[in-house]
Amino acid sequence: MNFQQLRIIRETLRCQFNLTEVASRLYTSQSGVSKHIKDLEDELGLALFERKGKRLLGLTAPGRELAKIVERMLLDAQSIKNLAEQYSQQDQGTLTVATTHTQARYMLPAVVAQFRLRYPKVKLHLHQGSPQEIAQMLSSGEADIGIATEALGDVEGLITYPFHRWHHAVVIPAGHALEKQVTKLAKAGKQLALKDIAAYPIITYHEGFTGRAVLEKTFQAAGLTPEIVLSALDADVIKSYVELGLGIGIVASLAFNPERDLGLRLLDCTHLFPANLTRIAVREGQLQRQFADDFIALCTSSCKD
Amino acid sequence: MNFQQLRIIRETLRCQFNLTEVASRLYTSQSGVSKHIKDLEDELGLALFERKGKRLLGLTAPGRELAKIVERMLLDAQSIKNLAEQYSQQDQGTLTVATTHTQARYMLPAVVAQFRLRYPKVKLHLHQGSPQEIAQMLSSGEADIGIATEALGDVEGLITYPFHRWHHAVVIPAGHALEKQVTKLAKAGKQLALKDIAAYPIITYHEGFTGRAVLEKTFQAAGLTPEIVLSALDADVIKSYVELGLGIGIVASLAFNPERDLGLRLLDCTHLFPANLTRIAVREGQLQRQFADDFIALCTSSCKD
DNA sequence: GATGCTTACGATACCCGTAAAGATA
DNA sequence: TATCTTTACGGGTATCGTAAGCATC
Repeated sequence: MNFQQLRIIRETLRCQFNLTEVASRLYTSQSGVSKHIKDLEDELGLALFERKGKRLLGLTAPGRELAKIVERMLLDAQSIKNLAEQYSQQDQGTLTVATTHTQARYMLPAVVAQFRLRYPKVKLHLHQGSPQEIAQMLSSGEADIGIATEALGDVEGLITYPFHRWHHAVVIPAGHALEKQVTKLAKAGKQLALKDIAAYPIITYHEGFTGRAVLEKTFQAAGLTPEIVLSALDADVIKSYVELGLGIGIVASLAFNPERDLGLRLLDCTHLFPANLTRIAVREGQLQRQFADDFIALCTSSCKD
Repeated sequence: MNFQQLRIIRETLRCQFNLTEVASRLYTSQSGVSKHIKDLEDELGLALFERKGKRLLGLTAPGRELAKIVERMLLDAQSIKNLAEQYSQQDQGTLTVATTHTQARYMLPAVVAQFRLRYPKVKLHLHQGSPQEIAQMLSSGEADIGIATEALGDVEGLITYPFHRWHHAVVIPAGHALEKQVTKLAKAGKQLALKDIAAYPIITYHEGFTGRAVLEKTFQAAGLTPEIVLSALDADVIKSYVELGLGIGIVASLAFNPERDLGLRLLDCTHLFPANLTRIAVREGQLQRQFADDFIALCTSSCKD
């Protein structure tokens, strides 16, 4: 048994049992991959993969057991490498951050700028995905750090830290009826109500993204069922359709930039929607490299929670 | 990084940094051991061991971190091997059971007899030690199964099952004053009291062994401080000194055999001392071979708890 | 001087990649 | 037929053990 065999086992699962792809991903030959699998099976004296003729179709029962252990061992192996970099004060390497569009676009630039000053040689991989994908990438060790507002909190095997709090806000085209309504309410010392918003067709984030769950709950608690005419992955798309007049948008307030979004107006809604807490997550028990720890510190230092 | 290197790291700690001994224990050459350590340090780019000239003295800070991970990985590697034996239905191998004298001598013979019938080819290693040593052997993977009455319950990383309940009893030489006293009490419908026992010099188990803690607590709760004139590891030694008239013995009642211990008498004390629960333990998360699971099943099946 | 670690070096075994053959869709 | 896996084979590399050199106690 050696590490190359274990890597091949793991990669075989990730590649849905296509050994040719495994070989290319591990920068080696198919024949070697095939032989390694055979050798390991021979050594253990049992079949790890279900086969139909020569094709691999899936794992056998013992193969599934083995896969779990292999994943753990390879993560430990990664920890050892991280350990080495940690102590040898290496200021270079690659840091893979899995996050959502919202964070990547509006929150991380400030952090990344600071990070680059401190670690100019570290390559940053920003990987965008859904919160579920982010959690998955963390668990499998493909990403070092995950950042998202949803889904990370309850995942087994991850530990999270608060990153920042933010609120949803309403975005409307300049001159929209709601704009005048808000001005009128303000003169009377009043604020916008949920039902005022729910009266218009709404454009907001996809389900599972960027605090969408919080929106659902808020409207539901108020007995309202807003018409969501369009949902998108990111605020830029949402704002585009708001500009086209398809409806009013609900986005993270930090996604609005008055200097750029000239044709749009932002209506504050801190009194309507509860705060969202974006969290930063890493794998539990995984030793992080110095610069990864520092990246997290840069994120959390700005959060008061 | 390869497994041989990891094994060498682990063994180096176990051998207190004597590489010659490491080599002999791993059936390889000193030179190879030495080179492996050097190679690993070069690969990681840091020193794992404190050195004074050529002698290894201890671990560096990163070395300690690494050692923890290495232990985990090698236990996982063992799990993989166990997995193979589990599924290939192998009825041979070696099962190392770490236990105390009391269990080995009085409780395990019945279990072992059954086990031998089922797995005649399995070599059984019975390793005697203190409960602390047993826990240590389990944690490090040197033993597969541990059995003891003390100490196992609260150890991190172990899971335990109840094995059997038993009581302490008093052993006295035939014709001892307590024998007549018990007969007299019985006629009056009464039973022996704690203070009756505490009146005599006592011979019992060492601290930390075979329910000794329970004895201490019982006497203390009754405000008694018995004079323990001698403590021993096992009931056989205790009984020997009781026969010599040094005092009365307190042993596990199951250690008394009326057919063999002719010059001795056993006084029942179930009303005086609380029951002791002997537990059987294995490492948490470690996959056990079929026959190890069956050994545990044989033990626990007789326990009603 | 005895024990213990490192370096040098030759033999061996292992791992890898190319190429050809066989199997599957 | 195109894709994929296995087997065969040769070159390279890593590992291992012996032996010699050197440091530590």
